[in-house]
Amino acid sequence: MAATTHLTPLVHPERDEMTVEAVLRALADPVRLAIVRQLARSEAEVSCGGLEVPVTKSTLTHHLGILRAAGVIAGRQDGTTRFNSLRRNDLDELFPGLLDGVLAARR
Amino acid sequence: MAATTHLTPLVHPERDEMTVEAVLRALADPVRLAIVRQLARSEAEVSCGGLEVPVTKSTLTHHLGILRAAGVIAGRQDGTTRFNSLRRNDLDELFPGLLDGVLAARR
DNA sequence: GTCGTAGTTCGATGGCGACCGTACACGGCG
DNA sequence: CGCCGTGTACGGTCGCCATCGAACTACGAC
Repeated sequence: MAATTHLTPLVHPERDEMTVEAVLRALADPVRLAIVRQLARSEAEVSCGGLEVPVTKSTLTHHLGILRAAGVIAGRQDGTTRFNSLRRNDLDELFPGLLDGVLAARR
Repeated sequence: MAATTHLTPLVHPERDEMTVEAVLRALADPVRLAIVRQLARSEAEVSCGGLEVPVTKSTLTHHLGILRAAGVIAGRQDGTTRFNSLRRNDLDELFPGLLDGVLAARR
């Protein structure tokens, strides 16, 4: 009983639960910004291992959690791999131009 | 000689010295976000004392310094009062849509 | 000159968050 | 079954930053 899978149920905020503050705080870190840029570049989903970041796996998990909690990315579980994607639609709806402005920045 | 005025010469970054990271970090604080919103609302310049923020003067100085160093605001000295304004043009040029997206957020 | 007002600078403190290593839970494959 | 490979959870450390109070400078008015 209780299907012992205590893998976090992977909860994401609804649109109206997202705040610009949380999004800005999520984007205001070089590692997380790199993650967002990679997700934006490759239009498809990217597994955690497919992300190139200069931190260990546990730290990566930490960053992905923050991005997910802010509503910046969505995660989908498939077997043992977790696929991540940008929540472009929701971000553009709530904060039109914000994501594009960030991505437009020269590296 | 040396015109003893050691009031900080109020240096601002040029456009090509501004980074999206610094801007995001500057915006990712509730107090600073409130400052930016107030500057955006009142199209004119606002003195430090005219800003409504829930912190002491010294902390306000600290926040204005960060916003200025990131290139988000400009400061102009006039007597003992310091007038602040949003660098809309520069921000829109470098990160088109970013500022508008932030300001579009529901409070 | 003497206030009062506007804002900065300095030093100290407290809390949050980025980071790591280790241990653990799953799922797939032999 | 045992073993990898993927990723999470936990505990701990360390550094940065938001915050404050107090002392200070600068300007204007009286």
